[in-house]
Amino acid sequence: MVPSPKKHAPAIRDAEATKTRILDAAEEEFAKGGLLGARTESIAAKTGVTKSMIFYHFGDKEGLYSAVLERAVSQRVASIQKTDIHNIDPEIALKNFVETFLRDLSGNSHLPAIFFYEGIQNKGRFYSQIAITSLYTPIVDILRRGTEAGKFRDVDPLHAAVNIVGMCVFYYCNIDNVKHLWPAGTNPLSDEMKEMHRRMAAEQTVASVLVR
Amino acid sequence: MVPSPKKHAPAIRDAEATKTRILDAAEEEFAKGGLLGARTESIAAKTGVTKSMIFYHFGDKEGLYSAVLERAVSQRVASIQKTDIHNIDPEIALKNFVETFLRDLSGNSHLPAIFFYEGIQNKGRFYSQIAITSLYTPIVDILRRGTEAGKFRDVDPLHAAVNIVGMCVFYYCNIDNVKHLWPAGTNPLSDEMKEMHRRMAAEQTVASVLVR
DNA sequence: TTATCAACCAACCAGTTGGTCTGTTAACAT
DNA sequence: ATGTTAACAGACCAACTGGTTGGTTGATAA
Repeated sequence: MVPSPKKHAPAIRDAEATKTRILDAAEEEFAKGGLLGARTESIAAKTGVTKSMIFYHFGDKEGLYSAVLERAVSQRVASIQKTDIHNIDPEIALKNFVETFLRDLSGNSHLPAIFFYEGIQNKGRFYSQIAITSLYTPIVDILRRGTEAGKFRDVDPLHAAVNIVGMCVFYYCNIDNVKHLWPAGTNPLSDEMKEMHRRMAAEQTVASVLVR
Repeated sequence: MVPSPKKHAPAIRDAEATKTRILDAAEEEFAKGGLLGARTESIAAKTGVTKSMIFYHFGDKEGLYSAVLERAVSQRVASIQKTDIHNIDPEIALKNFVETFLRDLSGNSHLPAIFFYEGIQNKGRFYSQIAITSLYTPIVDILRRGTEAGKFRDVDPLHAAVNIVGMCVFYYCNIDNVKHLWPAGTNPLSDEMKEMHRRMAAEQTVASVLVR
């Protein structure tokens, strides 16, 4: 194939690098206020380039927003595809899925808020129907397998999947609501707390559907 | 310059009724966009009175927002106080709590979104520390009782409580995200679906902490 | 009847915000 | 070198939004 002219981060004018920096800043901003609450000026301020660059590279605010959403969804899909959830015991599969999920969130805790905002502010019109269902069907499949194998109770797999996701992400969506439950000075996003939450969520998730 | 005399709809003058109507409209609007995303004009439009009335009765946007939050919290607190969760079997108590909680949400599904917004947009500065913890401590207490009685596993009661609330409210916060999981035409807020969710959430909640 | 005031409205204002326009310069091909 | 173009900056604008002002009117008391 044609050898692409590779440029090595000249740092001064690098469209791809600039776009990535804008995307990163936008992700943070959209996670805080959604499409409605985010300020293009504020996003630009975090990147070091001017506001004009947002419109130059992404057209308009919604274009940037769509790009952020798309990247977020594909990151999740990629992680799911790498997770070992097939052809193994459903209980192990469910545990694997949840723990991988929460380890991902531990590294980027913006995603739950972004998805929440998209649903409640925009009624989900900015991502395709396929995108959102693809985030749930793996769990649904595991639950179906487990029920059929007699290892899980006869739960409704759709409702159960939604509830499980809720149990996993609520902590990250409501940090400032629930932080006062712990002693003052506790950092809810410290490694210890995140690990504790991951352990609890995984344990409760499995227990919530397992036969007794 | 004298403005021309105007005639308008024969409005009945009832300050309390007007305030309530503004509060109701505001609750809906704040649930959709939070303090940041809500538009005073939009709130006014829903009430039938002009925008000025918001500022006349509530001072400013934040005053109205505080009033909405306060009403929401006290509604929840009142409902919790009426729920039978003391001096009975912890498993029954937990089931009672969750089912009452979800029956309340079934009647007013705005609350989870409002609380979410308050946490993520305002870092919870608009309600007192007491207010928010009072919504969680009942569950925490039930979990502690159950663990001590040997009926529940040795779960961390704080994390478990947060996860349980998450499992209960996620559905209502993400209707437009998860609705595509069900066949087209399914109404996620129909009585049947809400009842199904309530049954599943209550069952999973109890199972998530019960000894096996 | 009439005086008073709380409850209301329409018009307006100033600050904010998404988006545009014009110009500039780094990078690269020739 | 030099022309071309993609990648930027900065000034500007029109629309929107929270909030104000001045005027109007229904209810209530005397």
